[in-house]
Formats: sequence, structure tokens, C-alpha cells
Amino acid sequence: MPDKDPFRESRVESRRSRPAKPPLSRDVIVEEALRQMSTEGGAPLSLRRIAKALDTGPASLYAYVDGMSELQALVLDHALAGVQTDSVGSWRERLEALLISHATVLARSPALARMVFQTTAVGPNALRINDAVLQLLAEGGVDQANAAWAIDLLDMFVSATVAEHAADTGAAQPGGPIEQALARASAGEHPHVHAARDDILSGTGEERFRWGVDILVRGILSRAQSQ
Amino acid sequence: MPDKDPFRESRVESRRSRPAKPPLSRDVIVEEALRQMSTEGGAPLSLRRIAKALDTGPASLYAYVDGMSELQALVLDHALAGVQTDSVGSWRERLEALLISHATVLARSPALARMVFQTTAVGPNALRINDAVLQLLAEGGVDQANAAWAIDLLDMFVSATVAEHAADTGAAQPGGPIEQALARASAGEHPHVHAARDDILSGTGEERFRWGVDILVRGILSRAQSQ
DNA sequence: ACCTGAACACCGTTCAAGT
DNA sequence: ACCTGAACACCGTTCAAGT
Repeated sequence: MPDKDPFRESRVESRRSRPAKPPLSRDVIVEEALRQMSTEGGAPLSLRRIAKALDTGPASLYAYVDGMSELQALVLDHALAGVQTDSVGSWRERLEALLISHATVLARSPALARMVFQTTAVGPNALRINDAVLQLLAEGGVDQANAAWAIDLLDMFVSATVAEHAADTGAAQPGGPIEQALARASAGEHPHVHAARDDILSGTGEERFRWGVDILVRGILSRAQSQ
Repeated sequence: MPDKDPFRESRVESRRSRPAKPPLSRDVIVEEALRQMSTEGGAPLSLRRIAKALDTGPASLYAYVDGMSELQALVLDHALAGVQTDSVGSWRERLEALLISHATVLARSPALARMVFQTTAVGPNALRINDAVLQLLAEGGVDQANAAWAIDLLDMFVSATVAEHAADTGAAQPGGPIEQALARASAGEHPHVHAARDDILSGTGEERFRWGVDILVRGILSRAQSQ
């Protein structure tokens, strides 16, 4: 048997020498989670998949993270760091831009969008966003009591929009379940839906989002001014 | 060995004679699902658990239901049958009553509330509810184009309210994560949140729901009248 | 003291094999 | 033809046992 060639390519890869497989940490875990959410198309977050990617067993993650629900909170806040809270224009334009930025960040991955009603956003970035919205509403002349409730309503609108969008795997497309349902609305039994069917399906996502923001802002101003 | 007493209580229970273990059907499955959602506190719907309760293996359900996501759609519509679409008063009062009824039905079980952004409500009851809302908005003088988009916004509001409520396992309680987050909002870094902290936490769920409906209706009317 | 393999108690879905 | 036990490919979480 010939001697082993000492210059042969090593096929065993020491995991120590593998370049920059960094030691486990909260940050590494959260970043891997976000990476998977943006690449793995729509698949739900999984501790086991994260562990595998980081070359450990799932139990090891529990040293750095309390469990799935804490991880979700960390991931959500990390993602919210991308929300732009400063832009230019009137307070109304800046509010709209902020909400669009918020929705855009959440819509970047379906898994993130689905997370939005499972975890309450209470991290530093949620704080930053809410503070900015309160600032803008104050500029718009909305009193503090109404503004304080309004931030929740605006947030619900953003969250519901992205969550709805993430859920429908094409429900709104031509021939999809929504169109089929509308087709089932007869003039006799559901006259109003029947009559409005084209209007119900009209508009792009962004048009409808802007329309929603307009409705909310009008409502908030109207209420604030009546008091 | 003594003879068996022919009058002894039978301990073997023929499943044929067990009273009314009805044959499998879509309806039986959907009803068992709803039963479990209202009793099993907050646990997510599970095909396996339904199958066990109906005395079969999980595979048997697939003869009657396409899979989890079709079951969810059926369950949601079945539940929506409980939404009251007729009440008395002005159109505005009747709209508020309808939305409260809708929210109440969905909030009956956390599992149902969580389902609301996973499945698009397109069954007969969703049709009935949407038709009633369109009718009320028409009464209120809202044009068809705005009303057609408004039904989605109102539905998102109801859904987001119950979904948020279902998610927070007490996030809003005194000492809960929301209060803790607000405590982290310093006067220096987050002045508006800091100043509004009491207002942010104020109000009951129902007060805030009615406030939200008021904002939405004001906004919709304002927009409709401006065109 | 720290870490983790293996186990626990679940999932939804598929399909071969049996009646 | 219909039905389903068992398997497949996953989950999150726990914990005993090892270093």
C-alpha cells in the first residue's frame, strides 16, 4: 500500500478551520433566521433549520434564546431596524412614507409578515417607529389622547395589510378563490356584492394602501377636531 | 370455573352500538373542529386531534376534506354563521353592531382568531356579511367605489383586533411586556411615547374598538363626500 | 459549568396494502 | 372502490449524560 500523499487535498474539514463559522450568539442566530426567511420562500421559521445551518443541534440554541417566541420578537425588531422614520414633505406625506416603509419591510418575506400578529412588537425599533408617528400626528394637530390610540390603529392597518398579502397565495388573482366567491354572489341573494364586484377587485395593492392611509388620517383628524 | 354471568354489565363496548358516533362527513369534522377550538383553550387546530376524537386515523379525514387549509376555510365560514347582520337603529349604529358581532364571534376562541389571516373568508357567510356592510354604507350615502374598498378595510380592522387580542397572552396587563417597553421609553430618547404612555395604555378593549369604528366611519364618509 | 445527543410528544400528508 | 395503519419528513422543547 502506498504511503499517503501528505500533500493531497485534505477531504476532512476541521470545523475549527472552516472560515468564520462564528461561535453561537443571539445575533448570529437572529441573523441566520432573517437570512432564511428572506431566502427560503415563505417557509415558516424553524429552530431546527436554524440549528442545522449553524452546525448544531436544536437544543444548543436554548442557551442564547428562550425559545421560539422570544426568537420571533428578536427577529421582528431586528427587521424593523430597516423602517425609515425620516423623510421630507408635509407631515401627512411623511406619515404616509413611514407607513409604506413599515409595510415594505414586513412584506419582504411572507414568514415575517405572518409573524406580525404572533408577537407583540415591543423592541427598541418599535419604540422608535411609534415615537416618530406620534411626532407626526402632533405636527398634524392631533391631541395626545387620540394620537396615543391612533398609533395602534395605524399599526394594525400596516400589519393586517401585509398579513393578508402573505396569506393569499394568489387568492386575489383572476380565477382565484376571491373572484370565484364574487361570481357566486347572485343579483338576487347578494345584490350589493353583485353590483360592486368590479369595484371590489379594482386597484393595485399600493393604491389601496394609500387609500387606506387616507381614510385613517381623515378619520383621526375629524375626530380630533370635533373635540 | 363459574359460568359467566350473562347479566353482568358488558365491559366491551361495540363501537357500532355506541350512541350516535355518526359516520364521518365534512359536517361532522367541521363541527368537531369548532368544538375543540372552543373547549381546548387556545390550542391550534390539529387534524390528528380531530381524527382521534372521531375515532379514526388522520388519513381518513382526507376523504372528506382536502387538507388543513380547506378545513380552516370551512371552519371559519361555519363560525361566521353566528354573525348577526340585522339589528335596529341608524345605519351607523347597525354597522357598529354588525362589526361588534363579527369581532365577538371570532374572539370566541383564540384558535379561530389566529386563523383569520391564514385563510381568506370567501364562504357564503362572508358573502352575507359583506353584502350587509355594503347595504349599510349605501344607506349612509357612501358611493359604491369607496364602499367596495371600505369593506376590506373594516374587515381588516375586525380581524386585526381579534388577532392582536388572541396573540397577547396578557401582553397588555400591568407588568406585561407592553408596560415594560413603555417604561424603557425615556423622556430624552422617545419623548412622545414617554409623554403619552398613560394614554397609550388607557381604555378598555371595547372602548378602543368603538373608537376605531368611529375613526373608520368618519374617514370613509369624509372621503366619500369629498368626491 | 457548559453543551448537546437523543428522546418526547407532537405535527400534516402520503401511500401501499388490505378489505 | 374505499379506507386506513404505518411511514415519512418534519416540529419545539426537555433533560440526562458527557466533557
